[in-house]
Amino acid sequence: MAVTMKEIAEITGVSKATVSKIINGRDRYISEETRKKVLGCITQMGYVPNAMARGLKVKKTRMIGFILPDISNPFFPEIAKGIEDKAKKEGFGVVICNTDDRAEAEYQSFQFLFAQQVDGIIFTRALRRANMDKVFESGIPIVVVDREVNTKQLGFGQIFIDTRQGIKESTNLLIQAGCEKIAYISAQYHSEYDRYSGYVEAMQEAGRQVQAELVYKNQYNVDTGYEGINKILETNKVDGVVCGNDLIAIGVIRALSERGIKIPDQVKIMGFDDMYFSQYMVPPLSTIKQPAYEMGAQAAEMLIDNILYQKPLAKKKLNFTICMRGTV
Amino acid sequence: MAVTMKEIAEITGVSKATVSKIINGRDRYISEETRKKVLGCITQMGYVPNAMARGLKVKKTRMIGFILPDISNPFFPEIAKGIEDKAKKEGFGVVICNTDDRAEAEYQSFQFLFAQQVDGIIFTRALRRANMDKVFESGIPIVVVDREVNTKQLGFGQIFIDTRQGIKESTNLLIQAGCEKIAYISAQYHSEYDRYSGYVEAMQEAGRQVQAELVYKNQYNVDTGYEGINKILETNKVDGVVCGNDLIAIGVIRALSERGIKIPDQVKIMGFDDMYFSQYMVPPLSTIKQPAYEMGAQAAEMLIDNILYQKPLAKKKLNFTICMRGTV
DNA sequence: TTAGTATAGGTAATCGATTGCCTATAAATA
DNA sequence: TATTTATAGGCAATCGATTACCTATACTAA
Repeated sequence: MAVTMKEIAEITGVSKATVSKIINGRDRYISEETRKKVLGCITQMGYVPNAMARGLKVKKTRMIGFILPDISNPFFPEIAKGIEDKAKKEGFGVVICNTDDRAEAEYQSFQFLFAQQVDGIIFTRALRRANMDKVFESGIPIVVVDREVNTKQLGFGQIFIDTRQGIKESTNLLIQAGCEKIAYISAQYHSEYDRYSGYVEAMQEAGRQVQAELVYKNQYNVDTGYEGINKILETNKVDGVVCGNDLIAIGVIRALSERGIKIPDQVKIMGFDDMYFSQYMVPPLSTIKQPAYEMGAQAAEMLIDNILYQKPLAKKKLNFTICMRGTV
Repeated sequence: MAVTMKEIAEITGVSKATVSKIINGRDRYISEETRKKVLGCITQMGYVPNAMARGLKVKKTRMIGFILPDISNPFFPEIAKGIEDKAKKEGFGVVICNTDDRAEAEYQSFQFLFAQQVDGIIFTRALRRANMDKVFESGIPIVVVDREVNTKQLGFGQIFIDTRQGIKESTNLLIQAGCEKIAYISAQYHSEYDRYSGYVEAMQEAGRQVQAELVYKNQYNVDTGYEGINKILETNKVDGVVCGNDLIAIGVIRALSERGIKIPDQVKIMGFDDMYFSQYMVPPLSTIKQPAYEMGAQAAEMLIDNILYQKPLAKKKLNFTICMRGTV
């Protein structure tokens, strides 16, 4: 169906080799005349080289994969944008795989990306250690974004922020603001561990006790915030809420406003991530900003530098920022 | 680097053909013994068939492309999710290309997807007619999502809602709610035309005049809403705002709340799209809901049915829903 | 006994682009 | 004039999987 290199060669009366050389800029020994003729034919026929055939031969596809847990959580598209922008600049395409936070889908995504022979993979939210080792053995460069992975396994890169410290400061901010009963609402994934320990540490260092009934964990979405705070308020009073991400905070704000509870006067709220419209919430959300776009961009840069120039993959820590706005 | 079919064949002492047949289920004339042996070797070696080699030979890649204008607008990830879910069910992968609403990037995305030999493409936000024709000539099945494309060109599918009617009803709702001075804030893309005419029609049918100084168009994002309403309020008073999408509405709400203007008492606001957390805004946003997930799912279904069973691509109109919440 | 057929699996061409190596001419140098 | 060398471009193997077609054996039916 599509035009092939062979056809271009036949029409212009040269060999496939010549066409290939022209396309790939190995045209040192190609006359200007043939070059023009071939290039003209290519645009005229709308010829686009078959990336599969090329990939098969040169074993480089100029594609990188990005595995994310939930594309409807705006934090991840922001990372994706960072990745895409960087990738596009280097002539790489990005294949995005959504896993819905299911380990099985994560595994399938890897299989799929391997099959597609992507040159590298960026992924967020780690599998359990066991599965990860298997994946890292594949030899394909991998950069993990969004959390520190504790594994001896080397040979993969990391872009992360200290989420434990982030949540710790978030909690401290609430403590300093005078909150007495501070709830914690978040998700329950593997990646949650760091966050929760930040909360626990902050509480303990302030001499507070962590009360199980003030903790609710489900998923990183709005519903969790909404359900969580309602559940907690059934049996408890709170005057501060540490949220595992901004979506949860939105749910909390919604539930509180339905109950006529004033924010931040009666209850103070800290989010996490800083989705780009969190600042536009009413009241604007106080949160810990993860530099999502930057994380994506740096991950892509590290990965592509490794693919193209064998620069080693590294561990790179980016800083979070505290954004105090209207909810604390 | 990666294990190949040839290696599997050598290890198990059969031919490549046999391995291939087993993988693809053409194992009618394969003994249970060999089948087990080969399958065992495959899992043990972690063999994943090279999708490029297969794609090159069978001219089917089981990949579809999705071109979207702005991945950080939550409306599109929602569509993407609908596409992905459907696609995954049928064993298709999805390549997402973000264009930042730049026509050039849109064109490049098509080129890229052609090169990748995707089996079909779903895209939102149309190029100008001229460029589209070129693309449709490629022979690859295409489904356009999100707006009606007026072109004689056949052979591509459409999933759309009547955005003109949607905005018209949105405007009428404001008129019925007693608004006298109704502003319109939206984007200025090609795809905007329908929306704006909905506003104009509603105004005219109600005997109102469209005042240019109450109209602001820039982009479908929060900033546009924020800037737009502030600009308008410099010289005018308004008591109703029709927004081109929910992000714009969020920006408007923010700006108004900064000015201490009460919503909906002093100004009423209608959004458009219904992003999944719009209902959680404070006050919850009244909006016209586009069934984003459903649009994605149906687009993918139509496309895959065409790819797999040559079912013709059709024009399909989905219905919007009016969601009256707290801003009108 | 022999032709026919079901079973099991192998051979080799093919998909489209790349690339090391070869040929042929022209120009430069000895 | 003879020999390099630069220029221009072609040949054919190759990447990994698929598949039409072929071979060989075992079993059936006539």
